[in-house]
Order: sequence, then structure tokens, then C-alpha cells
Amino acid sequence: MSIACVMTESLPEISARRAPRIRRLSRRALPRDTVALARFLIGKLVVRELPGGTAIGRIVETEAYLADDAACHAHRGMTPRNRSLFLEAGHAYVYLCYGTSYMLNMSSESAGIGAGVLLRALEPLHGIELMRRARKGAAIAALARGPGRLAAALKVDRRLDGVDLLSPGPLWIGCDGRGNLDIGQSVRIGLTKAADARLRFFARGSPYVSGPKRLRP
DNA sequence: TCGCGGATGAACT
DNA sequence: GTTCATCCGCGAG
Repeated sequence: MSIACVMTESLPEISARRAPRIRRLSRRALPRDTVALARFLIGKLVVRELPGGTAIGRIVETEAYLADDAACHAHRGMTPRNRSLFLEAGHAYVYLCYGTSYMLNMSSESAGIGAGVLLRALEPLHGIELMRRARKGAAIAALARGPGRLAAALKVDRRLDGVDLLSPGPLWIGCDGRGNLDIGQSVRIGLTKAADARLRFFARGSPYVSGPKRLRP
């Protein structure tokens, strides 16, 4: 993604004089620990480069899935589906849930350790029309509120499983220096296993966070 | 604002 | 055959 590419599109959400300077996250800068990484990713940007343009959203909700965690797909060892969770921190793990929705995760530990962070919701910032087309005209507030919606809005599917999110490519994660948000914490959403662990993080007060109101105080 | 049920498909036991 | 970290539309309160 180049600044020029952002500025050539005449979208109201980012004015020319405030064009974002987005830098890819460096692997060195990532927190070592999965929980710290889930918190760290709040406020960072997901950049999706598509033939029709670039879609960008700010991460406002994440969940940590630990190596020692019954709710983590890697909990019972590596399988063809979950092998991306065992890649060095910063790789995409994408899978289909309930036959209808893709989930986008980022691997979070050293190579060989299966753990990750689920990206649950974005504040749409740029390429909103692109995302709305992918979401059948949904309201902006609901474009990427929920993990399945997030993946749909960014056209993320299994083809992006294993992609390095810290390298140039179709999908990467960056920072624009404005990510200092008030971060709340709660139990994770929708789980049947290990449902009591408070491993969900969200930007307090953001209307783009998913889940019932009691879980986003 | 909430809780419910159906649609959906791939991986795993 | 079972499981799964969801979405959507609907109806109750």
C-alpha cells in the first residue's frame, strides 16, 4: 500500500491533508506473549489489498487463544487445518466456522507453539464501499462487527491461511500511531470450553465492538 | 436489548 | 455422526 494509492480515491473518511502513514508492524516489536499481543493489537490497522482497491480498518476487538487452552484449536496438537497456528508469530490462521463464516486469527508464539489471536471487529476507515459490496450493503457500524463479518468485509478466506501478516502482500497489519485507546477486558464470546477466562480485549466506547452490551462496558 | 433456531461445510472421532 | 471461536431474522419484554 502506498500513500498515493490512498490519496487517489476520493473517499470522505480520510482527507488528503490527513492521509495515513501506515507502517507494517515489525516482528521484533510484537509482544512475546499471546495475551499481551491480543491487547497490543487493539488500535492497529488491518490492510487488505484487493484488485478493486484497498480496504483498511482499525482493530477494536480481539481474543487470545493460548497454547494451554481447551478453546484453542491447537490444543490437541497440529492438524492440517490448524497448522498455521504453529507458525512463528505474525501469520494468518483462517478457518471456516459453522459452515458459513471465516475467522481471521494471527499466530502469536514461537514456531512450533500453537496459539493465536482472533480478530473480532474493526472500525472501517478506508475502502468502505469495497467492504459494503462484500457485505451486501450492511450499515457501516455493522460492516466488520463480529469475526465472520470482519472476514467477509475483507474478502478473507482459506486462500489467505498461512500468509505472513508482517510482510508486503494481500493482507497485512500496520500502525498509524493513533492506536492509544482505552482497552476493556472480558470473557470470550460464544465459547463452550474454557468460557470463564477473561481473554477478550476491546476498545472501550467504540460502537464497532461486537457482543452484548454487558460485555462492552 | 435479549435469546432463540436454522443455515451451513469442513475437520475430526 | 459430532463439533464449531457465527450470522441473520424474528419475536418477546
